[in-house]
Amino acid sequence: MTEPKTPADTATPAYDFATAEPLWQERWERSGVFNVPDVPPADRPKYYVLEMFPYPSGQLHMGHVRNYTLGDVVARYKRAQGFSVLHPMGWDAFGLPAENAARERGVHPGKWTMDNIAAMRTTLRQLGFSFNWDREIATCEPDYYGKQQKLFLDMLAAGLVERRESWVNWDPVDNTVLANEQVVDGRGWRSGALIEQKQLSQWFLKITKFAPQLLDGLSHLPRWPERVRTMQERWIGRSEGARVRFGLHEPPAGFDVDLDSVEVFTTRPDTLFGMSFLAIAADHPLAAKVAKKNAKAAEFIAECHRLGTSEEAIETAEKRGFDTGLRVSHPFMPDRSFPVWIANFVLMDYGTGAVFGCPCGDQRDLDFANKYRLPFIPVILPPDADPQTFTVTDRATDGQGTLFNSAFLDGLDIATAKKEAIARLEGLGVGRGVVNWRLRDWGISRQRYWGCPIPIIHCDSCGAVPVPDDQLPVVLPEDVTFDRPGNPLEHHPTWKHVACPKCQKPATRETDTCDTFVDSSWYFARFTAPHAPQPTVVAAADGWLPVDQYIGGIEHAILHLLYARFFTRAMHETGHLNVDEPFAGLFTQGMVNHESYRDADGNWLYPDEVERTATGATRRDTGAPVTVGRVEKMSKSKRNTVAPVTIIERFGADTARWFVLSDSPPERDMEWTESGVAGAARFLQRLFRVVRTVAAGVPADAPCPAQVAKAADTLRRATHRTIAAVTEALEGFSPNVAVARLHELTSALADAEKHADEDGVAFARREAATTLALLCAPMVPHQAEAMMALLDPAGRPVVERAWPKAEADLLAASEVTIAVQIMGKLRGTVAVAPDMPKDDVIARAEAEPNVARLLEGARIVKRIYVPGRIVNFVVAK
RNA sequence: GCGAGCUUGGCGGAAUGGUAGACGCACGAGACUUAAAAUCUUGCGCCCGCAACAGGGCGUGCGGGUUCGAGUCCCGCAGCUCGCACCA
Repeated sequence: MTEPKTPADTATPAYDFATAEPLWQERWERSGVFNVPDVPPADRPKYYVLEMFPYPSGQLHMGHVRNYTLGDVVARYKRAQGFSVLHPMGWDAFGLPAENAARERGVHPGKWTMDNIAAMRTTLRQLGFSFNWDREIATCEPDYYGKQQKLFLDMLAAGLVERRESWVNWDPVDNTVLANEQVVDGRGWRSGALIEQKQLSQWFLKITKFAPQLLDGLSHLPRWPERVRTMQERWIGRSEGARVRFGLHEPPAGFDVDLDSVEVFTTRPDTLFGMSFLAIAADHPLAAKVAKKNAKAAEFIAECHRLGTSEEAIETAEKRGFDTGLRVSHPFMPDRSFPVWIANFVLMDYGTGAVFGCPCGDQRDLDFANKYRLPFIPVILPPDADPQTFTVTDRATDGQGTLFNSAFLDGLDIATAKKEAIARLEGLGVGRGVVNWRLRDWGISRQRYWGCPIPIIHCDSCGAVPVPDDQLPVVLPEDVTFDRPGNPLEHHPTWKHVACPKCQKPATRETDTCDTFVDSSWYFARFTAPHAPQPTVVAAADGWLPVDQYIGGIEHAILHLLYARFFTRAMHETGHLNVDEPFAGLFTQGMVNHESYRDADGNWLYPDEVERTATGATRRDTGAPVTVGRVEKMSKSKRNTVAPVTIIERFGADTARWFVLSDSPPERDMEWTESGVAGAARFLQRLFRVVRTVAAGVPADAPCPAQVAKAADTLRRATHRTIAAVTEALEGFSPNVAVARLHELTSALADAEKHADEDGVAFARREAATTLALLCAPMVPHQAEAMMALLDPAGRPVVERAWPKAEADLLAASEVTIAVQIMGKLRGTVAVAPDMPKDDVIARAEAEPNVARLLEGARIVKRIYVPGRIVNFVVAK
């Protein structure tokens, strides 16, 4: 077997990470230095750092390493700054993969999950993260999900939960409900069966009740990325318009329609006079009534349903419709009537599920009208268009214009016409101005075993009865089987059969469990008092929340973050805490990418199997050529993954941490490269050697004389400028810049060795070495401790030391280089003392040989001096 | 279609309107070594120029503008990436 040659195993390393890392991890753990009380201490400011907790898939991946390293840098830095830091970790432990494992391999979801957690916890501990491990929670534990059941019941009592019928994707082979992403091209991802839309009774959390607050709250989250706020804003989707009722004419013979009107939502009530038709969704109640008597309508609706689930179909589907034969009258023109169509482009989920078609102002309506040859007239006249000749053929009018062909709206601009139309509608009692929201209530019912049971008992006499508090938690049964399709809870012989809490008659438990997004909607609050008998302890939750810095992937920009924001408000309303926004600061980190490799037969190869050469790559075992593919997200299918455990074994945790922080800014994607890791390991060894040289060769009590040699002064200034620069970089979430500055100070310290015997250099070297240990500690905490232990064997560990402070009078360089420009072009530089008066600097600049040469014979009309930076001469020709 | 972001050497990237390319990777040269690894020194945007030392021109996707001075600010364009998308 050919092991790759690495610096760590081919040379005797100065620093033995394999021994040092476990040692320091154990010391930190034993001293409990990262533990904080449930209620934050009053003597220090609090800081809550949280990284999105992982799904326990079994193996920690590099994305996790990057995420948790970033969080750990913040946590350790803030601790050193004197904050009381809450930095917990847990497991998002419910979910489908565990059930899939059960079906495929016969292992119980609980055992599979707990084994995975154990494996991943080991890796997390090896990485040396400063977690308060006493607070670890797993959402699949009854202690957690039981509290979640309590929250559910409190929300039910507060009117924030509702049970109602809803459409779901139904897999008729697996007998189960599928999430949208499990439906591929209209078929179940597992069974391949054609998916049906089916109505089921489902539990809903009424997130729409908070739609205005969830929208307004976004403007008070300045420390969130702009794009996440924008995405949420659009998801919530506030729009102003009107609801308009269209009276339904007497249906032709044979119809069974007991409705007298159809309500429509529109943002363009101003264009009512341009109406051409009325269109309803395939799921609209009126459509169902029509279908009862009309087989062709029923066929059309069924077709719409089949297309409904495939995204591709939606994208490419042309506008299609079915004329019901019904007609409605126009609110402003009672003598005119318009046809009612069922149209595939009208969504039941949005507005009222019905629209009025105005072809001149809406492209979809225009396409539809043209296809079915429905007549219409234009009502919006673009600026500069002639009302006599203006027509709309295949391009709808968007943007500005004035109303025409519109009776009392003629001549008005669009905004005024909207107001006027709404006023008239309200006057006639056939419509009103409304605010419509895109946001839908959150259906949380899942027909699954491995989730939090919804704590409800269904009784024939009493209906849906909440499980009483003293019977919580409703615990999942252990003895379940996955040998047939459907929900194991449903099949369990005894679990669901209970007495009704109200009337004691035989009743059945709700067998649906919660969407796993519920579990992650409040874990940040549970972390503040993870062992409390209630879901939260208000003093703890209020004391620690909001999370000061939340860190995770952009993929959760909408759902998770919106649900958590909703849950926080709902918990506020039910008395579990007193804050509204869970996350004051949000940081979304980029992905970890890697080159991908394929052999001649097109098989993907792991990076370990590949040897990079100057020209390309070859197989490590056979030497056969390898095609180097794109740099893309690490994924098992492309085999372009690097396992954190392997890196920890070969290079140590600190090298892995250092590398994911170097080079790329954290919000961007980074490329994992073998040479980059080696470079990181190389630097850390060098850093250690440089510091060790100081620890071994420079007396610890070296004095700082009043007069020091230039080398000492230079090094001291470098040290203090580095303190300022690293502090600024970490405050600004730029660990890559902090890394660069630490490289520089390390080089400066190594250079100073040449001047070891000069006045004050010993002191300056000690100071620089100690500072390096402190500044690198958030990034490479183990090595920082090891270096500090050499420098100050009797002193306290780094985790108990404060962040260094830069001395103001050492921040400026002792000598500054001034760029000298003529007309903005660089022509030379001069070195001056930073406090040299302006006129002297300019005189020096003018005397610089090359500058003087070029200024000869020219008339200087202006001399600009930016202190410490540049001199610029403006000359006349 | 709508929205957001990005575009700087061979590569990742740095840069309060003030010396563009810090720092790293890769690569080249040298020292040490029997040799290699490791380590150390050193070079490295492109072009012209010079024996050498100097110098000079062009350069941050493209085109304009503001300014003594623009990677940075403004206007327009292109390309790439991501998100949303029949939302009435």
